[in-house]
Amino acid sequence: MKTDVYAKTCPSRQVLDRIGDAWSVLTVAALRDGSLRYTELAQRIPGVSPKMLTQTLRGLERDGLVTRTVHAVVPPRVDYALTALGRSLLGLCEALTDWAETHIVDVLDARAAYDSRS
Amino acid sequence: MKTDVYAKTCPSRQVLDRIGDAWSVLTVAALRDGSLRYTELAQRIPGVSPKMLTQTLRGLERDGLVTRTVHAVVPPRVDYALTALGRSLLGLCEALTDWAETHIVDVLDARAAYDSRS
DNA sequence: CGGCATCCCCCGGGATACTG
DNA sequence: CAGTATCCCGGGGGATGCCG
Repeated sequence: MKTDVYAKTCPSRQVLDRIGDAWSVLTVAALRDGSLRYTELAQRIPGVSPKMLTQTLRGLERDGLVTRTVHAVVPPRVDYALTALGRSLLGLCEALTDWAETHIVDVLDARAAYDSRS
Repeated sequence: MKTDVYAKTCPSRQVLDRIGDAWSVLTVAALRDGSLRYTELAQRIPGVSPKMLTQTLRGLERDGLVTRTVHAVVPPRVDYALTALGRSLLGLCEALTDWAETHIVDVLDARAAYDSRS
């Protein structure tokens, strides 16, 4: 049972598959201040490979979270920007990072305590 | 460069590793109404294997999000419950599911449009 | 009941090289 | 510049079996 029926029908699960992807979140966060080109995105998301960046952008585009605008010029220019839907998700991403900044210390403390205990 | 320095030092990334895990979110959500036993959790999270449930619970315990209480009785009884930290994360999980329920239709529409186009 | 250990398979995703 | 194509490896995670 690799693809559980319940998991697929659960809306939260659908979103988790998107939100859960770190690259997606980082990409959405990178577009918070406006549209960016492919290369600009690559620079703002350290560690991402071209493959994953493209793959992530396609997924976000497919889900209606970002727009992909191709300019017919040489050299080629492609701009990526958040849609209204993407911006609503951006709020969640910020809530996530807020929680992180607020509680990461507690988590790290808990980890240290747990590791030293066992 | 398998373990990128920037990624590891970024707090949001630390949290994403936890939040990003679907099993973690589902587990936290399952504990929203109070403590549950191992088997009860397994029942409330369809599709999760014993291995992943244990692994997830250990991770959540290590991060100080859940408590693990062993009762010295036969048959053995182990209760899991959210900590204060875990409950603060629960708020985020609910925000996630709220977003999901609100916008999943838009996402599915966008997907259908994208797929029929290409 | 509540695990841990082991085996094993699959694929996510990094590295590299090439193209319109 | 903005990708695609190919190769390849590590580990995530399911299935199974054994313990306290």
